[in-house]
Amino acid sequence: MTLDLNEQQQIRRGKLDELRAGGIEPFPTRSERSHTSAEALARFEEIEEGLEGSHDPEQITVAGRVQTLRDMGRSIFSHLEDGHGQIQIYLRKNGMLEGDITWFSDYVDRGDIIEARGSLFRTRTGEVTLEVAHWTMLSKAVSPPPEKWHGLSDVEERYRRRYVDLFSNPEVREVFRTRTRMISAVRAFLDRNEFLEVETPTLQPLYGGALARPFTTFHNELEQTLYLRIADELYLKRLIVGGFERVYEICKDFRNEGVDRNHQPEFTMLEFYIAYADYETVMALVEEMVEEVTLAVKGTTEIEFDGQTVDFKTPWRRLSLADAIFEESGIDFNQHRDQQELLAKAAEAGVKLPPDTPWPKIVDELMKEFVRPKVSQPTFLVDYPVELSPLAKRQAGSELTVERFQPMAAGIELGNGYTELNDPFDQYERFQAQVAQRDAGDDETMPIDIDYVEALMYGMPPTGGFGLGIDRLAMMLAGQRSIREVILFPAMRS
RNA sequence: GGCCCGAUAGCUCAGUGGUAGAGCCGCGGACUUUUAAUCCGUGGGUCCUGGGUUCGAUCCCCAGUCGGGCCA
Repeated sequence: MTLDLNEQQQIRRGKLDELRAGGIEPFPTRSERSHTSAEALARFEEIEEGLEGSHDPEQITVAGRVQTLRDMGRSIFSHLEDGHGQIQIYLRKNGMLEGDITWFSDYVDRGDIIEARGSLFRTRTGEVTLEVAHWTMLSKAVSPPPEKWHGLSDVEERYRRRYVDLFSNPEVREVFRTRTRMISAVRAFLDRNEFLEVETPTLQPLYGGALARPFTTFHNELEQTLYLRIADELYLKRLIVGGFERVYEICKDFRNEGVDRNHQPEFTMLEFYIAYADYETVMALVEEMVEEVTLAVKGTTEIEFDGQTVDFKTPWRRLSLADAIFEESGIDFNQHRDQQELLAKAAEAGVKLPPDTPWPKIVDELMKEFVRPKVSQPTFLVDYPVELSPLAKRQAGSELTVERFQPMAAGIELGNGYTELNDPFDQYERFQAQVAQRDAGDDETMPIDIDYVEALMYGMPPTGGFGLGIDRLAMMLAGQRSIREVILFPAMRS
């Protein structure tokens, strides 16, 4: 690889070389910054009254990226941007130390990172500004930044050069601040509710806990195939067997599947488990958590997403999957337990599926087709067919339905939770049913995890659990319709 | 996997079967309180890649690459 510089880069490179030739290091080791932009502005607001229109008697040093440059020959205005905001600086030929003004106009470009020492004052137009006595180059930018008012807008370039996207598009920085505040609020909620945050394996000898294709890798010394986790569920429940009553983990999961605006191969999941609890307890906690997190991040429980106003205020609606599908499509899947029969019903309702589509998958498709797009306000869809949920416990007295829920809002699935299956023999049979489904052509099934069944044989208390798509919730709270907009470096073909 | 859309200067975008356009940007100049500073002059291109049609293709056709959207 060679570094080919375009015309503008060559000119900046030339300035860099000239600075060095003049004895000025364009990438010095350290900065002498005394104030962030925000601190400088706050300082001036504080002392302004006593100044009676004159300059701050003390000199301070600010630093940042040159965002604007208004060169008027004997005076120059510029805005420096740091991680806390912006501050305007003002250079006046008479006010400068000897030689500095020449250096500035000749060698400073937009995008350079510089620091400036001087005194604060308020300009005629009312902006708090640093009048510069001396400035220093901190890092010469060889590549010019994007246009100043459109920023970088080409989405491909924005994702591939996220650093440029971030420094030139303030609203993008805000999206990721929102995401981080959201995760902090989730942690605060769980920590306060006495959950133990834990770490379980990313590299797993057997994948499980979800229906998805895994990434496969190989450990040379162990001489064994390992999988990147598609979920951490089975490990967290082993910890419940181990005696922890409330555990959670926020981690990356990996699924070797399609990429679209709701899916990325690498995404962030929250899972938590509560011993001596069932899915009712969990739902109550989930709605409380999301309400609190939204309030913490947005200052209100209402958000705008995809043209809808969604209010996360508790309590959320509960709606059984069977009722929801029946209401929207007229199909009662419990009356059509036969695969071909349900397939025909689906076709009648306008949903064409391959003839070998497994029965549980047809139910899932009916939900996605008829129910999900209609769910605007936060809703728990509850009580799923057992075939869709091999790790969930049956409802008392029911052979067909498990205690499972999915929270949805604005047509998006936010997560998945259930009363955990703790009968080792039932669990073993469910795993076997998965194998049978795989043999029948379903390519999204779980392998048998005997070690997990053995863990259950030591006894797991009644437990409720939940998994939340962190990226999905971040999308909603940041008002972004694509998951790529809430992942700093989304997967891209190279 | 199928269909549709896009790719032109560092950035944001126009445009055309016959020497490639604007604004920002850069460079040179004027300007000592500007806010997308202003004014004068000027520079910058593998028009995504490879084939084809044509006297001539950035443009039309075919294939591909990357990105986006819709569908499965």
